Amino acid sequence: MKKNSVKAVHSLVDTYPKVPLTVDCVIFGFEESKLKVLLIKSDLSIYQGKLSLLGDFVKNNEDLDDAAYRILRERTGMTNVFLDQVKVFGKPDRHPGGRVITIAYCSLLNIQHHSLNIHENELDWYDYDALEDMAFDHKQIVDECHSWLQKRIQEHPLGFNLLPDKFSLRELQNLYEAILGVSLDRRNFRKKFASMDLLIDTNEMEQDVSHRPGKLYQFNFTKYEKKKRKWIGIDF
Amino acid sequence: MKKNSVKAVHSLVDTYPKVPLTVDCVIFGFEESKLKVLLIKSDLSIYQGKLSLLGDFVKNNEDLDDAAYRILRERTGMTNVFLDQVKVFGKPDRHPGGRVITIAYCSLLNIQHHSLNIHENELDWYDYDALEDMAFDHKQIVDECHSWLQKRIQEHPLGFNLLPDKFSLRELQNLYEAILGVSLDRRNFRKKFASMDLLIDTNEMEQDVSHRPGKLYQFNFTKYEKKKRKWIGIDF
DNA sequence: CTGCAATTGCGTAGTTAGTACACAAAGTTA
DNA sequence: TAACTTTGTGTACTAACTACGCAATTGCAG
Repeated sequence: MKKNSVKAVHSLVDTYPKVPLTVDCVIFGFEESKLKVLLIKSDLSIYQGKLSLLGDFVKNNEDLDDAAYRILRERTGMTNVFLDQVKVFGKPDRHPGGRVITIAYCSLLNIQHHSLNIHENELDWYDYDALEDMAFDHKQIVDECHSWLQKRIQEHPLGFNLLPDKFSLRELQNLYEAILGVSLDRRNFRKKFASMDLLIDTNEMEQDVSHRPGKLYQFNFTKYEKKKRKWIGIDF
Repeated sequence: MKKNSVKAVHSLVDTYPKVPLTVDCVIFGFEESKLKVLLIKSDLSIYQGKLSLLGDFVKNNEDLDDAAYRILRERTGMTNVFLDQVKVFGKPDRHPGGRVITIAYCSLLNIQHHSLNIHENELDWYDYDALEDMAFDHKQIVDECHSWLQKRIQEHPLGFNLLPDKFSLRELQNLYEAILGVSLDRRNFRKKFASMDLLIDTNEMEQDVSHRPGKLYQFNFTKYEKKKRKWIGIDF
């Protein structure tokens, strides 16, 4: 096979099929003990009334991660957020307008930190458990991101990104139960987090609860970052 | 925002930037106690002498997974193989011929089962540990797939796909040590696999070794599939 | 055919992580 | 002040992982 010059490579690349590329963001939040996803109503008439992920085309010279952060920023104003590439979806018929490849990114954010511009296509938080029949293959994408999240949250204490700054152990447990879809033993759950040693006792108590109030904690992000480096060293 | 008809969606999609899309296959093998990767010499003169992954453009109406299997089949003849999507790489300047997005797929295969057509661009197995300075961003892709493999092999006993049908526990341990880059306690390693109960004792012994020969085992694939279903139930 | 080198095969004790489970104290509400 | 809800805590059992040493088998060199 002959070697190709840069110019020849350019023209070679030009002859290959090209496809439009999008990024879709699956943004999980947590409120009222329920796992939520940030969605809009679809633009497309054939998907009238159906829910759709926040997505957009990737620009010509835009890095993929940058595109995901841009979309998140444009829609929510949020900038300091984890955002992870989860999977590519590329079935030839997944988009009614022709072939479009999409890259799913997943993110967790604290609902309290963000006020949404609700007027844009009914952008809002929707219960994950109640989702059905979304536009495109978006239900499948959300489900794959949910599985990814279930796995992820057992390896890293990512849940804190979904909670308010100060939270009770009850809220933390509710979050884990909502994401994992199981119920957990309260004493063992508390013991486990106590042994991780990543919570700071604020010496404050819950307010406005109609029962014995619990202590409020904060997540020790700096300690977590240190531990994470160790874990990665041991190939986590 | 107005709703769009299907026709309007088509023309909308048509206005968005398009990019060529490739699949690159990172195919790991194992031989002589070393982890190997299947690579070719790059076609491109600017990458003269450098190693490159097996890759190709995705066809117009080809599913992404199908493209990966096609490439693997075309290059190695192999069909019954695990093949997993690992990650998308899309930096705007990663390809000298212009923007090209690539999807990395990872696969493990048994070197003994395949004879290679060595003449095509020096297609061959190369030591993973000795790799450096590959074409494009392929070194980064291989490294990400290697991390993926390290993680994966601790969750599922995938290693068997890299070994001959019959293997000694020593070979199995060498494989794990090569992939994980650590040394393991021989007794604990054996105990662990014994407790998994996935090995079949063939009652044969190693031949041609210059020391006490070990027993040869086979992997119990059907039992593994059953177990896997259970694990998945418990959300593994 | 003997001794050396390499490697197999095996078991126990200690530690750590996870699970199951019950009761008293704090606050709210009627 | 009684009933209700929820917090906060400890122990015993089990499962998984770690560290570690010795006798037996084979090939090979002298």
